[in-house]
Amino acid sequence: MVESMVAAGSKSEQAYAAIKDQILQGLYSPGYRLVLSKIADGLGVSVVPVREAIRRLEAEGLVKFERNVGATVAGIDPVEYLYTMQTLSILEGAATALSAPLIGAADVARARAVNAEMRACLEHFDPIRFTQLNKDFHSVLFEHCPNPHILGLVHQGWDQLGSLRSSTFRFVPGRAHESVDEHEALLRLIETAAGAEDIEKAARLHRSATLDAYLNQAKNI
Amino acid sequence: MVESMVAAGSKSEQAYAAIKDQILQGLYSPGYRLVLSKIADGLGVSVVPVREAIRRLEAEGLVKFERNVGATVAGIDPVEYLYTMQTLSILEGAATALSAPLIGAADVARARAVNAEMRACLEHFDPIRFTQLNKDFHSVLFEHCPNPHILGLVHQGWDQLGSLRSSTFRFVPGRAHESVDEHEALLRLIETAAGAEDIEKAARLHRSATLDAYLNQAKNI
DNA sequence: ATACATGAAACCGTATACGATTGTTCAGTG
DNA sequence: CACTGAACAATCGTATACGGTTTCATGTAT
Repeated sequence: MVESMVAAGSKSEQAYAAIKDQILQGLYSPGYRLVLSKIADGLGVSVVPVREAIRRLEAEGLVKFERNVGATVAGIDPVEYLYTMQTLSILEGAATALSAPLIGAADVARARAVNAEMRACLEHFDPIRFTQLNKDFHSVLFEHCPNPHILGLVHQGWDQLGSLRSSTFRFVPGRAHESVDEHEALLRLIETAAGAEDIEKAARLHRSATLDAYLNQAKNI
Repeated sequence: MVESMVAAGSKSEQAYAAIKDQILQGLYSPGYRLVLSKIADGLGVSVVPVREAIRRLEAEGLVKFERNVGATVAGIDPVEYLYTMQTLSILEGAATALSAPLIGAADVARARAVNAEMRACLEHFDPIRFTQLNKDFHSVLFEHCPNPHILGLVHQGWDQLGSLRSSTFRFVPGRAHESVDEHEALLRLIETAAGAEDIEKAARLHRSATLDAYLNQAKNI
């Protein structure tokens, strides 16, 4: 029982957790230069564990690393956005379908409450808050996925998208309305224990539609 | 133009490539203890870059790492096998469907040739060779996938499965026959430019069927 | 004979140090 | 004034060194 009880195991894990946390919180914005020695000083460790942490974050796609140059917080250009959203549509669709049989009435109620907040949010539209709620909503749906590989990949995808503090909805506010409606439809499917195939398709299309909305918007500029 | 022209950039990358290669070739079998200092000596570098390489391989699921104990080549227990196969069924199905429109007649011919070899292989059944051909066949189908994220995940999945030098077919030889037939059906779908949905479903089911065959086999023991 | 304590050996984790690479600034020249 | 090139600063990459943890073997007590 050490007084401070850092609890985190190795220093590289501490560093990993600390940096990841700061990136996900948006304290470092995309493109921010992650200088190893600075981070090491900030955490009170040497650079070696920091390097390991950075490489792990790189593998997760949260950090971009360039040899002999350094690490930067991974932004997300339109092309990457497309790839990530498409991948996520597939994985999250599957995760939601696999998760569906394990979603209880309480979960559905919770999701519905979140969706109600989202609907309320539509009036004085706040893209950041809406995006956060959107994530909360979907988390309820896929979090019970019994396959940890798939679940992990879904989390990874969301984290990568997280660098956009406010998602597509900022650029395509109209999509927000549809999204809320589709959420309710998705909940109905789950409540009525619809077939896995239907749920998967609905969940996937829900996300693809957001992507398409973005692409159309981008095209018209 | 250095005489040796190692070509590989940093030593950690060299180490990464070397270790990965040896694992995929099966020189290290699952459970093999990867001692950092030994590997470092073997490659003529220090342990620091080797650590980085190992951590990268860990992130890819090829190596299991235990704190203060060390790294071992990741085996694959039945549960992991299930997870990996399920994930791969989803991702490879999608990759194949996305790839389909880009698959030319030459590719189809190549795939068909491989499948012919597989069929020939059925007589004097050699599970290892059959498994290798199976990978070759599917590679042709998904390699054109335009989404690098999905493609990367598919590769990763195959690599993880690679520790089983011979796959399910060893345990369920009957599955090999069906598999070859399904391959031909898949090629027909691609040739006739069937809908993406149909191709995806066929590719996914093809893999799920292999998994199911394995599960039934395991149950009956 | 079994269980437990003790010690040593193997190995991992991290700090420090130094060489290597990159990007930048500033003087010199056309 | 624009451009080239060389010195400089910042930062990365890796080797080495040492302290800490785990594991295993040995010996002792019950």
